[in-house]
Amino acid sequence: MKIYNSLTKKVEEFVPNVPGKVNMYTCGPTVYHFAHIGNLRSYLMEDVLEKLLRFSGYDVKRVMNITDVGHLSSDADTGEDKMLKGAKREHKTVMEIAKFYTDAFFADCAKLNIKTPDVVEPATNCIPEFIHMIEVLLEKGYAYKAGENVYFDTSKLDNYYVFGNQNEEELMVGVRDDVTEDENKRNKNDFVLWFTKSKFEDQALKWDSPWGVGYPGWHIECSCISMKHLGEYMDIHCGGVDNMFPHHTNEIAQSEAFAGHKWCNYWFHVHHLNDETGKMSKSKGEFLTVSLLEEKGYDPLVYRLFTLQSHYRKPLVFTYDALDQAAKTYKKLKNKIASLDCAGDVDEAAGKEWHDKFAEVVGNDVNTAMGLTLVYDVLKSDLNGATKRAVIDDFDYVLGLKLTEAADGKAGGGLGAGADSGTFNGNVDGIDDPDLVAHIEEKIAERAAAKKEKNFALADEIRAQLLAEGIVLEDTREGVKYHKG
RNA sequence: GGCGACAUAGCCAAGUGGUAAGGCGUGGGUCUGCAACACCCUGAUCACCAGUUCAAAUCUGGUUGUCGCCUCCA
Repeated sequence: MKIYNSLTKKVEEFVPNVPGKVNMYTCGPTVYHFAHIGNLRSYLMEDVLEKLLRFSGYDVKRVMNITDVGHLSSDADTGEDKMLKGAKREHKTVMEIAKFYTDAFFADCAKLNIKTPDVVEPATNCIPEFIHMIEVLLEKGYAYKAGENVYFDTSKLDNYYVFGNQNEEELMVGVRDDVTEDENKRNKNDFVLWFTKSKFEDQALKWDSPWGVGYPGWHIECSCISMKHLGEYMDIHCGGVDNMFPHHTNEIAQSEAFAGHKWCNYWFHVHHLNDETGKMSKSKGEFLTVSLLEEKGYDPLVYRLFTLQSHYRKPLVFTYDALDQAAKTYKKLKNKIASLDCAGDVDEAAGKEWHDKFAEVVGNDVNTAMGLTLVYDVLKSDLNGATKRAVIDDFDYVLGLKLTEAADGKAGGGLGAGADSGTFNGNVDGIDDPDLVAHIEEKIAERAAAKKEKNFALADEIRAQLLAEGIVLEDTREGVKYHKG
């Protein structure tokens, strides 16, 4: 398996520290607001990466943090904690906000068929770990106290700018005008490990520490949480490109200063989802959430397909037009798979061949677009229906598009209805109200009679009538099908 | 100003030295009372310039454009 490594800027053969095992870490959300679909693009691609590794036979352990404290809009005194801001906005406590948006985040992930990582750890659970790491950094001389805060001293590092050949003089500090510099810092890029200065009278989250009552900085969280669960050697660290600097850069600085050796071998960065004006953000333009897409009638998995058609290292421009295309593709693909004649036995040997092919092709730096093409290749191959279905089902473990499930099986959970809906009467849209079904069947019968008498006006009228009730009729070779409009 | 990514048909895109995959749409057709579905057919010399090579979308150098980061951001 090959993967692009931001550290070396090259596609490299992936070699884990321990053969067969992968330690993976993902920077989780700051739970002060809903995630928009741009945020979710990262989690989506990371989900594919994780599943692809498992698909390829690796034993994966994946950890994600939840940032529920310490994420400031700036390190300076004017910086405000995002969580506090969110709480203030909604007149709730910080913990209430954190719980609400954490749940909302995972609900969105579930809709997009994103697997929850093996370990999910809120930052507020790990205060002792943060304190310990900061103590060690102070002992080793990588940190200093100034003002009433503890800072990391970036000048103690030989190579701070690991992701680029920048030098400090050329960097412009405070490019954004709402950023002001903290005068306690010895170097421009030093960052806070622990705050004790009570910036905010109403700071709800604070803990005792050797340096006084306060709270942790943002970057220390990821270093500690990952080490807590994955140890001092990590294989893959994921995140959005915009976190390369300063967040990931600072994580590496702290972690390697603490551990005294290289920490993480591969850095996987997902590029942005843009709208037509540029980067999508929570503070500008339409706030696109999964729920909003649902309200507009899109299956969230259509968005998943949309992102899989592209490559994770390419900026992707979101437009409703493009999403409509994806919706059509999705519908047609599922129809095609649903109409497969699955009689016969699965050809296991062929299945294995396709499995390996998929692992190789998609394993080339997570080439999801090519993975999708393989689905079409399988469909066009001369395998029997049962094998095609089995192979696609196998691929779908990684793609996560529920390709072989009956279309739109929203309630398909575990309510105990029979399996195989949609194979006989063409009712594939989860219309499960028996009265409604009876009503529709009756109308279809009436219309069939009208058609037989060549009374097309009446037939069309019946169809229009059902359409007004939100039911679309389609005459197919297999009989009349209906679904929600 | 510094650093980085990207640039293939109307759109999404594959392609990592040997004469441009796939999907959506468009147009034409088959089917059909009509519509929808399905099926068949239909399109680009790869931002530009120069170089390396028998051979380049693929390598090198340069130019242009778009986007991102430079302490809110996935």
